[in-house]
Amino acid sequence: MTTYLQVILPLPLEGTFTYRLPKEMEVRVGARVIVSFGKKKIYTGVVASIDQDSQETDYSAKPILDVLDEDPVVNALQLSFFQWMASYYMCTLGEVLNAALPASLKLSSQSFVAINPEIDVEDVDVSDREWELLRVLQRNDISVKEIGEMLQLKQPQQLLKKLAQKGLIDLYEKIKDKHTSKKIKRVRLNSDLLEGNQLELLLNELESKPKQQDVLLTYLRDVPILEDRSKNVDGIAKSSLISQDVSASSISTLIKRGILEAWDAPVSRFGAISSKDDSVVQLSEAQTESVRQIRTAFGQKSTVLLQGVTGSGKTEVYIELIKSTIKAGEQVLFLLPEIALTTQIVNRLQRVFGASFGVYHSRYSESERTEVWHAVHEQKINFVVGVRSAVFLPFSNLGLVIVDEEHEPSYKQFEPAPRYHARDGAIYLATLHQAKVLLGTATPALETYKNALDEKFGFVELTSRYGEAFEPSLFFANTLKERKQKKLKGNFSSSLVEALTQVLEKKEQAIIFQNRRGYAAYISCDNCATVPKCPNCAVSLTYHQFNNRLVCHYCGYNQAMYSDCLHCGSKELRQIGFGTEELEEELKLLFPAAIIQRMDLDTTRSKYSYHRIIEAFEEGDIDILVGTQMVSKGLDFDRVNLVGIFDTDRMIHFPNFRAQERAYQLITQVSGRAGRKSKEGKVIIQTQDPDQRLLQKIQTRDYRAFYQSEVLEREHFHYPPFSRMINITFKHREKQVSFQAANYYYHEVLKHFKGLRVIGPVEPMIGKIRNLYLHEITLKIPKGGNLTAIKESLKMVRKLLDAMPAFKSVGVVFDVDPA
DNA sequence: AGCACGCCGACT
DNA sequence: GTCGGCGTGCTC
Repeated sequence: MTTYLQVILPLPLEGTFTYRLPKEMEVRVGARVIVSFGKKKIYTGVVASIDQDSQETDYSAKPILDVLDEDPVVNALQLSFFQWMASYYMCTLGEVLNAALPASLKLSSQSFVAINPEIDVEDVDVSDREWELLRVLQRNDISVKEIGEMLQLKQPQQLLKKLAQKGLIDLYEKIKDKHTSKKIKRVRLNSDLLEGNQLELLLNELESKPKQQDVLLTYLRDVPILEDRSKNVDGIAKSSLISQDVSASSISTLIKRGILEAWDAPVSRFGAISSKDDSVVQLSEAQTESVRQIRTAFGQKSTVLLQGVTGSGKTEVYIELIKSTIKAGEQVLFLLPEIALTTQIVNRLQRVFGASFGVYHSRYSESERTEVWHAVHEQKINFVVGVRSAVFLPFSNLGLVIVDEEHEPSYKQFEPAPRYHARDGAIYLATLHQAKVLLGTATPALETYKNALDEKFGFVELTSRYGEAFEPSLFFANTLKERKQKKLKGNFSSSLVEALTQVLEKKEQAIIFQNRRGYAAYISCDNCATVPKCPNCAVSLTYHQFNNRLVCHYCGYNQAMYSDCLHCGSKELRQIGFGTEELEEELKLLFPAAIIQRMDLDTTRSKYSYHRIIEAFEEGDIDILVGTQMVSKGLDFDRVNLVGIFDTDRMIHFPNFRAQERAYQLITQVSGRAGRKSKEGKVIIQTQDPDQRLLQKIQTRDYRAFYQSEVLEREHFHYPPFSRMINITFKHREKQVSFQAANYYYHEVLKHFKGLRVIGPVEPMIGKIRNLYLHEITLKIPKGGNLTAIKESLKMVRKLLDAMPAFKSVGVVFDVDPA
């Protein structure tokens, strides 16, 4: 009688792996186990199922090495969720697991090298390089990976193997260290002093040492051990003992003398579950009505769309629903897009919910994420605010999921697999929990809006702006005309310059928006037109002024900027296209007295830089904020009365079927930053063609009109929401092979599904990334088509491809519901 | 993914 | 010859 476990490993491998449970061990489904995999590697896996005496197999199951959790970290609902995601998004369970678990929960081994201490380095017969390596190893052990980098070797394995055979070094596997919880120094009275009249004697003795006496008296005041001796056990945080009268050094003296004891106590970052002040939120009539309508809609529909114009106060509506869900004893997940806008909303929620909720965000450290995971698992917190990966948290009793800014493209993960959409994932997750989903946005995704109109989702509108908020007026600046009339100042239209001047005079603030997507500044030689390209990818290099380097945005390759053209030696190098950096420069020239700050990926790399910029802007220390998408949402600033929008046409004509939708959403969102507290709010949209239909609809804020025309296009061209799309990308070192593989696949798919719309193979806009040539085909699957069957066949065809000698090494990537 | 094996060109 | 690169197959 043997017990076998099906174990999911966090690797891009199909299926689960069977291990044997040693007699002396016990394990439950969902617990993590440590297993050996392959020749040497050690991984953390999660038990997917347990069966007694499984069938004979052609391999012998290895025993698991250890059980990490008595209490499973992954619950049954999560396992179903993972399964669903793997099958829906056509990836492996392992890839889902890998995305789901915070790094600290999936310890894996790293190969390390140690020197044999017995040998004399001076006295061995090895090559110079090996000798070098041994010298370094004398100091400390190094990981195999580091050795590869150090020696500039792509695979250091052989070299190391040889050295190991000679007995000079030892190879071993080391498990990366685990999560450490945040520690805090606490102090307490040495318990001996609690006996008899010791304390009295001590106080007398300290009469002559007032500083030390102060420490003790403060301690006795803050920790009333005289009334309750047991209070001494927990002591007090050292930091809260320090005050005007008590210095850190006098505390240290008492510690040295053995009067106080110090120790490191783990702290939880979460406070007690409590609603701080229920009275704070005063809902407007419209908001109260929305809450009522949402609750009614939840009676019939599990998903409800809340369309509220920017500034209508959706957050208050959310808060009301969160409160009642928590009160009912259920958990709440509040999803936000990946952008850093979290700060303002988190602050807002903190004012209402105190520290009783968790924040799950990529900017938070690994240990913070792990703590949220554990806290949710132990039900210490029942409310989490997080980005897309928060859908993986171990909820057991979800009552409500809120997806704020539901239309945001950053909810879709692109690299690596699983290429999932958090909104859609959340909707599935909610059905597992029989929970409700509220999708909130001013500009719904077309799919969502259609679902609402088709009554698959409930639909609630919140039309009036909240409180004293106003809507800004939108104006267009015709850059084509101005360019001809030579009225453009750099990239700025005269009306925008004028409006900026006025804003600065009135000591108000402005936001300049430049969507850099797909349009990065590059360098071109004025003499020979040479443009520096990435050696690995089919893209031009982008110039970054702050470090004076040319950077590839696809693979990270970078090189120093040069002053003479590499081709002809000319010094006439020109920057083509403009990003935020260039706009910032131009603004500085146009308005030398103004304080201008840029906010984009480059200026918000570090953890708090985003926060600092926002704070400075809030305080009025910045006059003009220039930024990318980052400035487009969630920021509520009272004194912003002008928003300038660049690159409008590029957004609209971007070659993607969602370009119009994105442009509508983005321009509307950015516009919403202007004039929240005054009638004067103004938005200036720079465009070459102010008469475009889309712009007219944006100007009149007629989402429905936009929807109605857009939806016709989508239907006509068989795009979502009228069909499901699956994108398949083929990668190979050789362009021909990549193309032929795509072509073969294309024909195979057509054989299986006659009449299915398959487009391709086409070379994507960026045809080469990291030295791999790309080709893609796109499937359009009509509504009602058997998705599961099609996906199965697609995987089958992939196996066919893999079996062809010519296409063995072609990479295949599936992207379901591509953005 | 990470590793071992086996094959190949290009160097002391 | 052998070092180091790369393709291929395998991992319970």
